[in-house]
Amino acid sequence: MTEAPESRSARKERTRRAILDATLAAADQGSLATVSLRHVAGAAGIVPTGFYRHFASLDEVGLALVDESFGSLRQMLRDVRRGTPEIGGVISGSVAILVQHAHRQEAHFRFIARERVSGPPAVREAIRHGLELFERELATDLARLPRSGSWSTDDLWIMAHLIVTVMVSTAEDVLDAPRERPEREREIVATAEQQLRMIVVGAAHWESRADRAPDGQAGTIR
Amino acid sequence: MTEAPESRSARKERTRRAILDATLAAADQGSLATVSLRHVAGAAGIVPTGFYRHFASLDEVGLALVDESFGSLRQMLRDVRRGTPEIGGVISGSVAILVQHAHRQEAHFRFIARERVSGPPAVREAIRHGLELFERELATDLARLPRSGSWSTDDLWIMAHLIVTVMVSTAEDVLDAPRERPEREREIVATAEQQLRMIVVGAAHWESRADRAPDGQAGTIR
DNA sequence: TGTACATCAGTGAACGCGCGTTCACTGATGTAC
DNA sequence: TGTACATCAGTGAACGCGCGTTCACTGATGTAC
Repeated sequence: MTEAPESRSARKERTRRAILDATLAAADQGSLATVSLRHVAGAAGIVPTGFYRHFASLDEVGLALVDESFGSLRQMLRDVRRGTPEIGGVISGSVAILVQHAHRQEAHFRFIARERVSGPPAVREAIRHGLELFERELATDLARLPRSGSWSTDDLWIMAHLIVTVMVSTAEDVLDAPRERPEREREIVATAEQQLRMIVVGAAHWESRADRAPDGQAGTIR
Repeated sequence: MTEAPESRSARKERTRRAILDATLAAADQGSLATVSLRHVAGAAGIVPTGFYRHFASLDEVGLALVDESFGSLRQMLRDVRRGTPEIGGVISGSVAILVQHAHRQEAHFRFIARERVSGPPAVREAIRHGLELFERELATDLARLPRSGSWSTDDLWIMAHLIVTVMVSTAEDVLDAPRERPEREREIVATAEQQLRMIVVGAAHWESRADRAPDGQAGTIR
């Protein structure tokens, strides 16, 4: 057996990965703000001072984790796009994909949900920006739906925003559900589907409503 | 001028209040998990060990703050109930009341939004429970609306859940909006109103939809 | 291929600091008689 | 009203601990010739 001689850069990359993984795991007990550099270094198999060869601070690690997490989310959107195109199927299919991704990328989803509201300012801002791009992508996808003709650009934005809000909330609920009660997850999924159906029904009847935007504010939205 | 001699219990209550206020303020830079007992004691004007005369831990202070915060929320619901009863007015009126309360009880709202996802387990659980009671109250109120006849109990629950999700998200957005751009808040308010209108329109056309719950899962929800 | 030098990931000692919690205490307020 | 005692909110010294960051270093890997 010959030991493959690992290059210096490969070894460095491996340590970097270990720091990212250790930070993600440590943040999951508590939050990024309660993670200590010394603990992360220890878990990554280096001495505390070695940390600085890779990142200037834990906030920087947080930003790298945000990038990774949104990679997962974009992959999810691609999976949804490949799903069936009729409305009813789109909803339950999309929720199923969301739940599946939430489980597979559990740590990343938890990280985003948590640090979105409690993270260091730079991390929060990065997540805010990432979700905005995500909403924009979703709005573009909604515009391609068969019934989308009657929706204005503002309506599409507002729908996308509402749908992302429901998605985030659903992912939080799924990951908070006790493992020993799998029927709880089925309830959450059913609730999310019904909520999305309500939204879609509302959007479908949107243009025909007599009392729509009676105050004429529609143009000022977003 | 005669100095009013403050009773021992009154002085104790005053210190307790100072601890609660200091913890709320300190948690707002960061989160409850990053607040230190020594800092809180200092800000409350007592020595660190004095803290233990009032609470066994900062988590206990957190639970007391959750109770206070939900007091604010219930007051808000009462204000909404006193508003005008027609649908269009209910929506913009309710959003206005939400925004007004978010500003007046800014620290409490921020606390709930943040600790809901990142707080210590006991605090998160208390908030989860409080929001559930709040949803129940809201579902009861929805059942009293003029058009509510066509909604099942499950539908009411799901609507209430969706509305609370939108409310929480709107409150977060309002409190995150930069102070120097007041028009941003008007956008958020308009978006929230449109989202609620979409939900209400969806609910109004709910029963008449041909494709409603085609998989027959409605009975298993919640 | 061999040698001399440069690079740089990881080391280890040291620093000053704020942390939560313990303990025995003080002295003003409250109460029983 | 006056006295003797109990209560208890707040004190202050002390503890051991983990923290982030500095600094000069080591020694294996990489590179130039």
